[in-house]
Amino acid sequence: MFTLAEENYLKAIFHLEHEFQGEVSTNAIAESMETKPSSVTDMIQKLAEKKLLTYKRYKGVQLTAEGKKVAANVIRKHRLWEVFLVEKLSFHWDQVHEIAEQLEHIQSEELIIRLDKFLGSPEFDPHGDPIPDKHGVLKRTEKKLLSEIDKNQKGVCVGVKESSPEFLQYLDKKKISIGTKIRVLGKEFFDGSMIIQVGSEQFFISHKIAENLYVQTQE
Amino acid sequence: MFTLAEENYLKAIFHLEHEFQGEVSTNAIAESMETKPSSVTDMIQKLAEKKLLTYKRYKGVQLTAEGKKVAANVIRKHRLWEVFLVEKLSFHWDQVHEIAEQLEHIQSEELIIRLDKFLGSPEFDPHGDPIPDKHGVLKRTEKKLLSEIDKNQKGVCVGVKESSPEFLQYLDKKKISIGTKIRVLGKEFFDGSMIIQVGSEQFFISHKIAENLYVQTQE
DNA sequence: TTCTATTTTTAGATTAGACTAAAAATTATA
DNA sequence: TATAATTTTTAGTCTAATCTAAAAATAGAA
Ligand SMILES: [Mn+2]
Ligand SMILES: [Mn+2]
Ligand SMILES: [Mn+2]
Ligand SMILES: [Mn+2]
Repeated sequence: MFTLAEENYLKAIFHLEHEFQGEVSTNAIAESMETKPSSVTDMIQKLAEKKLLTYKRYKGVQLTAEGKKVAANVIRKHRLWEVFLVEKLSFHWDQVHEIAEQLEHIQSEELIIRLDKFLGSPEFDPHGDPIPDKHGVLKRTEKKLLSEIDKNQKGVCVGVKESSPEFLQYLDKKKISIGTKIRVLGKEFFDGSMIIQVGSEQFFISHKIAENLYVQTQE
Repeated sequence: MFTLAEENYLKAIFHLEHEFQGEVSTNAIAESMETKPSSVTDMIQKLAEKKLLTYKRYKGVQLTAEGKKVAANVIRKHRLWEVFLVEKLSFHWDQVHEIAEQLEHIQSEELIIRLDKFLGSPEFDPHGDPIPDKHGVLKRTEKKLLSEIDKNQKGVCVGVKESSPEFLQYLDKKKISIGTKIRVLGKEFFDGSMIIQVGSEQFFISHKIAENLYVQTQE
């Protein structure tokens, strides 16, 4: 139906629309896809012709309902495959993203219906990200960045914002994974760094770590 | 490592080398890939430069050891994925080829190691075709086409030569699958048609059917 | 062996997707 | 508001993979 490149653009724009609200700029797309702005202009003009997004020169783009549906479906496939890789093939959560980047483009409705059933219709992927349903609807959950919660509050880790191998391996070393309880013992206003408690351990984390961990506070 | 097109050419040539012995002609490749001879010439010149096959103008091609290894690995992936689709996702054997055509190009050594283990290191795919091992070695089994065996002989169905949905659905209708015992009750020399016994049923099959069914005769 | 039919290759064009360099539009600053 | 900086688009080039049409080589028949 759509080419690999088209699917990747739609997916990137979908993520950017959620990250910032409203229109997405050419440069933002180029940066997130590690490509040149001129290449982006080319592609968004093509996607606009196919009515997958709306585009006015110099004004950025916005996905149409159809564009959102296609993007959400690619993301659904990506995350279901990540669950498969971790749950069935025993991959570690830091190893699955690259492979899912390829698997998300396999074209077969029936395959995804069956894969979803085989996995027990999971709602979240191994990084805590919600899996869109077959209509492309993303369940929004209540979650905050660890960096947003205050001293003496606690939360349960429910996801990661960044999911690079480097970051995930850091979390492993610190024994933090989805479901881990975290208490903020101290917070430095100057640089946003924190002292946190994880299990019986207490240690320092930088702002960069805290702003990439999602937690749910239970109050 | 290699592009999708390169992998498909290598796979097609590998199959053709087994079907006919020796060099493979440009036209044979073009026909099997449903493309034009001029496109084939282009690609085989590229593959020759990469030392995946040897090529002399007008003389056809032959895979190098490296070319064979790459091709066998693609076939290994194709067949392992077919086993996955049938054994784990309950697809029917006539539905898996198209999807495996896509999955065979996913690049990840580790994925195939784990998939193989997950499936219990199967030796044959759902159509009875042998799965090359990790070094690209294809186990050759003793098998004949049903059309080659004589009246009153019997055999066990161990594979299909053609695996189009149409043919596989025909076999289903006749209750023939891998492992089914077949006895040849009569054979017409004029057109190669046969009367065969399958279970308690006796029926007529054309030569076209008989020359696409592999059997093992146990004597 | 000479001519003809077939096979294969070359030449040139096309499309998708990327790039660089330069032009145009927008935004920020003085 | 005029000028400078930044963002975005256009113009033109490149590569992979395909095609058509025509030329060249080989194989088959007379
Ligand atoms: Mn991922
Ligand atoms: Mn994920
Ligand atoms: Mn197949
Ligand atoms: Mn098969």
